[in-house]
Amino acid sequence: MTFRKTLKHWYSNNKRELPWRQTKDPYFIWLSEIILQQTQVKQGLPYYGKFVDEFPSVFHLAKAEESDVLKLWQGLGYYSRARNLHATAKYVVDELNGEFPNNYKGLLKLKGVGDYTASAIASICFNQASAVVDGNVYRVLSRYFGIDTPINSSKGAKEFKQLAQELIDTQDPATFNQAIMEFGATQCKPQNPDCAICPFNISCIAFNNNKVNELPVKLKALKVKKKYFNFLVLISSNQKTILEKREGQGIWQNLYQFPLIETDKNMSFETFKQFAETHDLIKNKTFDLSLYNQEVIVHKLSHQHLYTKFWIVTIDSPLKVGVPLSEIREFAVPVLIGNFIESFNFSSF
DNA sequence: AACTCGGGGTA
DNA sequence: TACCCAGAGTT
Repeated sequence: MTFRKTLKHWYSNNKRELPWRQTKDPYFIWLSEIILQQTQVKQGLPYYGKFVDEFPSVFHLAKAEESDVLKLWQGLGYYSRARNLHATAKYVVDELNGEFPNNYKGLLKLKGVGDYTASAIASICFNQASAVVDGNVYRVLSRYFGIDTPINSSKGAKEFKQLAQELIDTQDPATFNQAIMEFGATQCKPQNPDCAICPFNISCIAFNNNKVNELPVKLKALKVKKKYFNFLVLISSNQKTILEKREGQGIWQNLYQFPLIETDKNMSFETFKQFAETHDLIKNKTFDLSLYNQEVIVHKLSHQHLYTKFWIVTIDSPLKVGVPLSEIREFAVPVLIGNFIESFNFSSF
């Protein structure tokens, strides 16, 4: 049996029922694909439901404020996806009359849509035979064909894309693309794939050479940087605090946080107190300082570890500007901040 | 080609 | 710990 046929047969017997498999509407397929970039189905599923409910069409999404889109995206990570999602919705409505491009080349022009996502939408919605190559496809192909080219190299990207393109079922590219990803996600898993019951185990090169655990090959990443984050949680006599929008480059763009003092090493109570006395928001005011978390909180991102302290600064005077403590949950914040807000008892002030 | 961008899950 | 996830954009 051919690779194509075996795969198709496996898929018809093993595919999961997922909400975005009930439609070929490019809006819903696009939405699901953006959510699922570098995100497991289990994690993305509830977000897909929230977005479909809140924004049932591209017109609804285009009309929204970016802050509301980010709030709904809160916790999912890679927030540029949310910003690009919103920008693309506006573009599709304003420039394309609400109609998504109906081919790979046109889709590729959309912000946040790269080779993978353009291929996924083109095949699923428009029956175009453009092969998807995601993490699942790299794993399946590298094992089945015994290819040890690093998947995160430009050579590897080209090689695997070409191979997938040769294999794709041109009569039913939508099913082929989804099947190979589903197979990688639930059967040909990164760890402990159940090769004993795999329909490909007779011809799989990795299995027959006992190299399943060595493939795919991936060049190792650089080591993570350490950063020391000190958040200034101000609480005024009129129950307000300060939240700032993160602007410019870097993580968490356009999300909110407490005023941040970043240092190159751990900050002691005394050092922070001296610092606070000269801080624009506090100086010349009577304040009381306490450290919320006695143990430093380590928040781990892909390329950084954030060693975090939340400093509670209560001041006797009222604050004119700022956010009422009762409204603090309306802002889109990173998980690090969100966890603090959920655990800190603001209502006691 | 190298870097950056999150957060959750698994072994 | 280390690695992975229905990758994309920037430099």
